[in-house]
Amino acid sequence: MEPSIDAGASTRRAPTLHVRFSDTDAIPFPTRTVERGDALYCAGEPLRSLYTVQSGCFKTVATFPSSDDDSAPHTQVTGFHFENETLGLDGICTNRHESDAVALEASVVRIMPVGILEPLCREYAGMQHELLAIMSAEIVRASRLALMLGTMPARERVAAFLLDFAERLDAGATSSGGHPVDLLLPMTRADIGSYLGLELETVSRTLSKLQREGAIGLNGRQVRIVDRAMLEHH
Amino acid sequence: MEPSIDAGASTRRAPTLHVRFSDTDAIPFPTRTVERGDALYCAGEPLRSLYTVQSGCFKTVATFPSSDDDSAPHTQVTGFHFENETLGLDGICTNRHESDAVALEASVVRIMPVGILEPLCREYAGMQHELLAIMSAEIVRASRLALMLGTMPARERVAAFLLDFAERLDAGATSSGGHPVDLLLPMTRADIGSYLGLELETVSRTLSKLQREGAIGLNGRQVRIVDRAMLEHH
DNA sequence: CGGTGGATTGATCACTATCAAGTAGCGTGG
DNA sequence: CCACGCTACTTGATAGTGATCAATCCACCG
Repeated sequence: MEPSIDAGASTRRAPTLHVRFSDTDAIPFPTRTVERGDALYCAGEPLRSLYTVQSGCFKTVATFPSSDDDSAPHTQVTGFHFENETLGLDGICTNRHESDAVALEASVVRIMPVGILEPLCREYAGMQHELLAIMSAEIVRASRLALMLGTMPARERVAAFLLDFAERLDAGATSSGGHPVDLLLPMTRADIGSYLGLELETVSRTLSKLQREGAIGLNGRQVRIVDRAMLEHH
Repeated sequence: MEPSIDAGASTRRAPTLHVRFSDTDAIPFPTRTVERGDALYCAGEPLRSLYTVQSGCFKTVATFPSSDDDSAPHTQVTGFHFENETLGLDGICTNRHESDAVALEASVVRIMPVGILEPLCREYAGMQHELLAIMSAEIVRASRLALMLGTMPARERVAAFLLDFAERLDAGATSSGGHPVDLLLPMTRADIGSYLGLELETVSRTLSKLQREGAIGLNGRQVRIVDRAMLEHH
């Protein structure tokens, strides 16, 4: 009954947490393909299902009506979601999606209808606990994003973003030892900036500076992490 | 089985959502009193229970190790929690509390051990759904905080904070019509600033400016919302 | 009655937004 | 095949917002 005590040891290090859902692997949920740039769902739509990314990558975009009615509403990328991460959790409270989910590349998701998921969780304690844990991790992830936006300067935000990204893709490979890690960012500078609360020019400038200092290699969306310590400290 | 469709209509307006848990009212969970300034729990402690505020007010404080080892770690108030709101949800994923919860005034909480709560939710569909909804609302709340920190200037952040605060206390009274609303802020300017990603001087300056413009009345921690429209727009 | 923590206000500075220009990659269509 | 237009990215110059440093005031309390 008691969940394993050390469950958090490996997940607490990252600036943002993964959100995974392994127990449902055995269940033959249907899948859906989403083309690059298309929305998996949009804010305001009734919540029918949760989705787990099987392949590809999504961004979730939150919109908030501007205090000034006539001007553009506030909008921000609130997360990037890769393989095995679960989407749609923010919609359970209102029974409607609270954000848009847009594919950054051609992607496939597993569809888990909420009407099926909840009874399943009532039957299987492990699955219930895992769903709760996933939602809790999403709370922590969002809180850490807020912390980042509230306390860190641009350079640290970009560095943290790169490290988090590397760590999430790394999951399984050499997590820390191997020095050079190559990333291929699926999102634009504007997406990164929106996520980090920065303008795209600031993101670009900061990346260039990190390159000049030798912390990373940079070629458009290809990023090589050369000196991890340089990103972590200083 | 299907939760009510319009559940979100009334909760989607606010910059931050309440987190309540009504189904457990009937169950005689024990309570605990926490003095002003004392911690209900601290980050890293094993998660034993969730807590619902019965009276009083808490702040939750998240800490993140600074990228620079020798300098102070990043720390931020990630939420304020009033009556009927639930604390500790961020700890489920790691089985340890991810933040500190500190009482802003003498407070009483209801203690709900997780080892009891999860089986209960497996038995009662309504309770399970409500727990999921509460956690989902917390995700939305944290995401909106991130959105606020990422996109809004100081003035809007402070205005949104005041409006949210008023709305949460108002719950039940005249929600929108009544013009003058009096608030007594339980937290310091530093707390507000930490929550909003601003320095305490900026919070103070912004409040003073809102007073000069006639949007609010101000006397230390007493705030009177004079012109709600002025806070909402412009 | 001094002391302490909280709040206000002022002066200055740094960081990042903004505006602007120019480059590079890429798919489309002449 | 190349010209075109589009989007993404980079880099520079300038301005603005909020941080920082500092002084003062105030209320509460031992």
